[in-house]
Amino acid sequence: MDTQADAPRLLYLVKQLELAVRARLDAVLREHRITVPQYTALTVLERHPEMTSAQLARHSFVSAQAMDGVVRALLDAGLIERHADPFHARRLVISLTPAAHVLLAGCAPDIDRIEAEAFGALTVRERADLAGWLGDARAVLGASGAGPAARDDADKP
Amino acid sequence: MDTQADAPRLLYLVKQLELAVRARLDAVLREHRITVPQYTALTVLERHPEMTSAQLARHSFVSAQAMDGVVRALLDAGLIERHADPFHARRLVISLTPAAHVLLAGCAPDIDRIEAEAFGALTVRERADLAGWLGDARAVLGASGAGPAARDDADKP
DNA sequence: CCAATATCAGGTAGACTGATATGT
DNA sequence: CACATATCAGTCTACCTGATATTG
Repeated sequence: MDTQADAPRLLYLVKQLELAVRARLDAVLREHRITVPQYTALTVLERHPEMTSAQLARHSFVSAQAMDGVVRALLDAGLIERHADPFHARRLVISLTPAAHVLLAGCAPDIDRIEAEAFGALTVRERADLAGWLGDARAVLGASGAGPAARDDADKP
Repeated sequence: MDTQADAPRLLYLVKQLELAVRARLDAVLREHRITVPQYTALTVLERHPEMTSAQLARHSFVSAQAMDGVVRALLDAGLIERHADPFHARRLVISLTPAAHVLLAGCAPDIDRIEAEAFGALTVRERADLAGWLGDARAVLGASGAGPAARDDADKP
């Protein structure tokens, strides 16, 4: 009797899906000795090579210090390497190591299985629509939105 | 030149959107003196009243201990109350306080603004499709999937 | 005795602000 | 000197596992 009574917000649904995805990802990635934020950083670097830690931080909307912790863990695990930008000594450009590519390839089947489970009922067209909407939403929120350091400090004179 | 070269996984897009949403939510909710997990728990309780902490934990795919921390914070903040289930003394049923309803109402405009920004370009029909797919994905992952305690302990005899 | 609930204790990861050093 | 980058330090929240009491 309460069908379509009041629809939940889309943001609520996004959050709820993320909770489920995170739990699944967490369980799978634990076997590969890596955390979700660490894996996420690797996938970003895979799609956007040659980023610095600061760029990675902005891309993920977290502080430079927060990303530094993730980067350090990946460095210690031998999954990334850094080399100074010859044109800008202060920049330490990150690249994935062969071990990271091996790990990503090893995770792929597990990730694909979760994705198939989550969106297997959708048609190719529907998946394309979904991908477009999700990508657009992330782009618009990232464009006008702000990270943690974007405080206009209107309360601290 | 790289248009549609290789499409990112849907799970990647979900994660990326969540990063952006979390940053926005975090900024907004900080002004209301509440964290994202705490707010999420309140919205779940708003839609599903009379839950216990353990039920809330399963609903969010986290351990009972993790949810206990969130519940305790909400209790200390006076946003929830607990009373023993008369039929089951061990169960402490949670209910939102008037303060919580005030807070949720106060947050609503900010949340709506973020949602409008993220999905404002979509038609009513598209939003309904999106909501359906997100909800279905969360349902299927939650059904067969498992929380943190669902380890078949095949490695610890 | 077993299952579920609530909680205590300890540990780790990731996030924040603040402060610093360095290089453009 | 302003600005971006990297990083040190401290703190907080949110997770986890393990261990306990209590109740059905």
